[in-house]
Amino acid sequence: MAASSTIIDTSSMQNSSFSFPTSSSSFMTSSFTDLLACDDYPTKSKGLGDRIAERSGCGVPKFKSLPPPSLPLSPPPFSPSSYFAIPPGLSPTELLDSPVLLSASNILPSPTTGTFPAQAFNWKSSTNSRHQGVKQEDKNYSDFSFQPQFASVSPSQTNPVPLGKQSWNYQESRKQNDENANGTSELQSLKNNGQSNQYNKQSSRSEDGYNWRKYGQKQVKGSENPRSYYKCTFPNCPTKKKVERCLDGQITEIVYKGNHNHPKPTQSTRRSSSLAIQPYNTQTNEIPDHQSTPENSSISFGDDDHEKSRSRGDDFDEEEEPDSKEPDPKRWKRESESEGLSAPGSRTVREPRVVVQTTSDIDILDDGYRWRKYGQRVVKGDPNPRSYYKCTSPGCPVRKHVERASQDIRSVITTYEGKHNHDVPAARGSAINRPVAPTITYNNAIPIRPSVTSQIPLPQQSPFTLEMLHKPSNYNGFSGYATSEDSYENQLQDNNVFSRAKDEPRDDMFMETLLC
DNA sequence: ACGATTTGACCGGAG
DNA sequence: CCTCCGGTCAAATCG
Repeated sequence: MAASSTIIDTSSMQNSSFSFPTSSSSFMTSSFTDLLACDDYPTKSKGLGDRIAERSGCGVPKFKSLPPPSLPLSPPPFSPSSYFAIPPGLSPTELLDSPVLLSASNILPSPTTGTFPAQAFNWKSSTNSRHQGVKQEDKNYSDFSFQPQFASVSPSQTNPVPLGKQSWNYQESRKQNDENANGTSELQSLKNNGQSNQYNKQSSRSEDGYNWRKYGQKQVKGSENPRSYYKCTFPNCPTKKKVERCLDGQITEIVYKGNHNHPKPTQSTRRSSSLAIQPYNTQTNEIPDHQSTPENSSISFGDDDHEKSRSRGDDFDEEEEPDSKEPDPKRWKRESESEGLSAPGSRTVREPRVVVQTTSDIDILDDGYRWRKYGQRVVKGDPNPRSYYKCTSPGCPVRKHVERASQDIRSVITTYEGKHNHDVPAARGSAINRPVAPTITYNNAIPIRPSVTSQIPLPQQSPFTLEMLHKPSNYNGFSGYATSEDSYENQLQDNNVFSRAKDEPRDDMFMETLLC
């Protein structure tokens, strides 16, 4: 996994927008929400989720995305330095001086969403160098925020996915309402926003932009929630996901396995124009300039021919699953939990995947909503700091916190609490509103009720170290891009304690409840 | 008629 | 070797 994955600090994303000076420097984004938008989400409740579940009777929706282990690159030992790559055209020095931290791979389509980086890329270091008891490395990657985005997303588009597929995704997800029961309201809202129905004909595509076929469902022990199994319908694509949902239809957890070996299907009914044609050279990792442009974000990958020509399914399958035909069921879980930590020799050679994986991480992190960080702290039992965010929409009670997955240091777990009482905000990067590269990419609304947990694999490789970015001096340098909220956030982090948001008197209470 | 979903049976790794 | 259980298969069913 070449990528640089990181924990995306949504608040920072939102507030601090940073764009690369060069047009090609746009980085995209994709979304955590995208994932959420997927039809399914698993249900394992853990930690807070468990507590919530206990209280509510319904498992707290969690969104766990474990983007596939399919990265070919051999993951170096867990090191911060391996998490980031310097984006093309950007020197390490620049990175240090700016809030940008990227990997060429970031420009590639997201593994899970298939979205391409757009123009802007936001990131912010939310790290608190003062965290005690936290390993430096852990801090580095866990605190680092990275937020790519699509530059030209229309205001009406709430989904951060690449242009042209956003509305589609929502439409689709609605179609699969049975899977996304919990996303009904948001989806409806989107629909009301005037999203066209032009994509209705496409079936089985979930909000994550990919088409999935359900191939099984079963009741897993220890959970009342049924688990559904899905496979990407793209030929030879090894990607699978499993989703758990409450009895009432609320998705409680979703776990992805495997990387898509193809671009995300375009939402456009017109197959063709595609970026798919040459998204990137997987062998060289070259990234076409056009891909990083907003215009390209609308490019579709639907062309079958392209898909076929591009399809590396076999290769991926083989790498991913020795027994390509059908991965070991149990392996799925094992890989999810440890993938990336060990680098199978067979995976050390394929860089292309790395790219994909990287974007995927981003996807998962971006849920499409706007968040303000209001606290951070190290929770007992977990050396990694947990970031707490609150939805910035007035009156919206939704909060979330992000923490590193204990079972996979490369992953982060985002737990949501509450239900958004509003639609997913329009993509910030909307070209209309912001000629300049947008800072944030919004994904589909998360129809989550209680909470959603997402586990995102952290980047395994990169020429860059987060540590560099974490240095106060570096961070300050970035501050120039940051907004007032960012400053606030910084303050919170500096204090390494939960701070109450200026306008959020209840945060303390919330935190107390959460932490006690 | 066709594609997607459902669902009970089966497979196979783990203990 | 047996049992458990997660994951997958595939026929039946649905839309």
